[in-house]
Amino acid sequence: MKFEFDNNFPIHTQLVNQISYYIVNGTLKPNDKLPAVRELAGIAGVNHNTIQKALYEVENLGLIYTNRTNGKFVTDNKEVIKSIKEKLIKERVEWFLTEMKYIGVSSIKLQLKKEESEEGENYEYFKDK
Amino acid sequence: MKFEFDNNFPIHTQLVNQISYYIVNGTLKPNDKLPAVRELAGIAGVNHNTIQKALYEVENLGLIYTNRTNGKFVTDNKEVIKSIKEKLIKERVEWFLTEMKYIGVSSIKLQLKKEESEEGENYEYFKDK
Amino acid sequence: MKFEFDNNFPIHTQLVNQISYYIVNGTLKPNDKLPAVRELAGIAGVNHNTIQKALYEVENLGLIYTNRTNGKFVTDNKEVIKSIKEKLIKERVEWFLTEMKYIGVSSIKLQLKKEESEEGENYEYFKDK
Amino acid sequence: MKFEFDNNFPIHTQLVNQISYYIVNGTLKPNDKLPAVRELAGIAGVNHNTIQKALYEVENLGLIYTNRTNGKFVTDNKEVIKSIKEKLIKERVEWFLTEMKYIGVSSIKLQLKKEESEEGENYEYFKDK
DNA sequence: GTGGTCTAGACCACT
DNA sequence: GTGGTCTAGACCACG
Repeated sequence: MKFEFDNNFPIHTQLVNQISYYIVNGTLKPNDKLPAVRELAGIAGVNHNTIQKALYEVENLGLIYTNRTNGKFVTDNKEVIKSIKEKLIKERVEWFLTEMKYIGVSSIKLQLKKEESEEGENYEYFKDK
Repeated sequence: MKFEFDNNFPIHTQLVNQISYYIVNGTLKPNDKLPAVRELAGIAGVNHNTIQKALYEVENLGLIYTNRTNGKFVTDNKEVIKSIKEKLIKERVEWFLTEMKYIGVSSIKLQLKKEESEEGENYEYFKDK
Repeated sequence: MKFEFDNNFPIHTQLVNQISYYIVNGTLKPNDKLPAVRELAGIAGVNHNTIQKALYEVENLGLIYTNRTNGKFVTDNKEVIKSIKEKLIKERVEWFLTEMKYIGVSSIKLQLKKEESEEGENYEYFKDK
Repeated sequence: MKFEFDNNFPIHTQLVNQISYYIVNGTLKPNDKLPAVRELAGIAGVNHNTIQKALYEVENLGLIYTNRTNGKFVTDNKEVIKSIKEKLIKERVEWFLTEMKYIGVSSIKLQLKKEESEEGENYEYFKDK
């Protein structure tokens, strides 16, 4: 588990994304215990309050839950994980297509294929002038 | 000409992008005169200092030049416009592919085709596990 | 006997309340023996220290007493039980009316009627602008 | 505008409630500018970060919005304000009725009447054994 | 002057 | 040792 930051954006936002990625891509599995807040702070090289803020938002998303005094855990609700994964993908795909349209790329073929192990169809986007 | 903002990010950055888009997608053509700073401020509904700052950055990119007494104009250097367009596309494509990888989308086929009217090859990306 | 917790508040406080409720509402009657601490811990799914601490507070309230070798029992002092019940009700009614006032509900009629089996008057609250 | 705190609960939670109350009860009206974060901190006698955290949550509720560098304002969406008001009332009414049930108050008549100036029916609760 | 972010460090509650 | 809260103080971006 490691984190990389781009200094142009708030660190806590990037933490929210990167932690979410670890969950939706399966690196962190349902009911896995997250490292302690202060340990994560050490790993990421940031203050524990910054981690706290990020995890608070991840919890609001529904990806993790807090067990008072025991730690924080990945939700065991796979539906939530799946739907957040779709949401993350959708947001980024739409952002990308919108930017491309603005820049003046008129024809885009985009096909995403999910992990073989997962059920469900592929995403397919085709945009022509 | 109009602008849309996401209140969560610096407005001047969004302005730089959106003005650049108008130039690389051909809405503003080489040697076109840009609206006066205060007019742009009105259109965008922001402080004229913010416009000023954004235009300064766009000028640094090489997309516009200032004619002290007459206003600001789109560069007539088509090579610069083209290379900035490529750069904008490249940045966004790379950002997009990186994010998808993190999220756990293993297979992506992406094909971009430029405006018919332009010379130059198409972009093609293919990433598989 | 069962317990439900809201993970956002101290569990031991919630335990004090819920155990008190079982006594004032008659589920646990005077001189009834409480389940052993470790048994309660099992039922509630919490650490036995947490139960211990909660019972200590309930004992301070006067609702239970400890018979060192035999366990903990509900007090047989019905006056104490009654007065604690009144106190619990009063606190909650006042909290409720205060909140409603802040929210801007100007007129509240509230009438509480005790269990038929109990002696004593009813509570009645009437608050108008 | 003033704030009162009960030391048994997190200050920022109480701030969220009290600020929400000021909005739903009409003390702060749609599009009113809130005092600056650091000014509020002074009024409430707490650190500006604590205010920040509270306002962030109030914003998530939809009651206020942030205008970058200009300040924070009450939403002009009266529907949101109204629905949050209902939500706040509902939560508190339900909490109250639940507590009363646990305590063993079998019969409760509760009637809330909204501000005369507002349209809409009254709330009425009647719970009997 | 406005909000936003981050750090360092402290203290508390709970188990 | 876990998370949660709060303070003090600093620095930044924006307009």
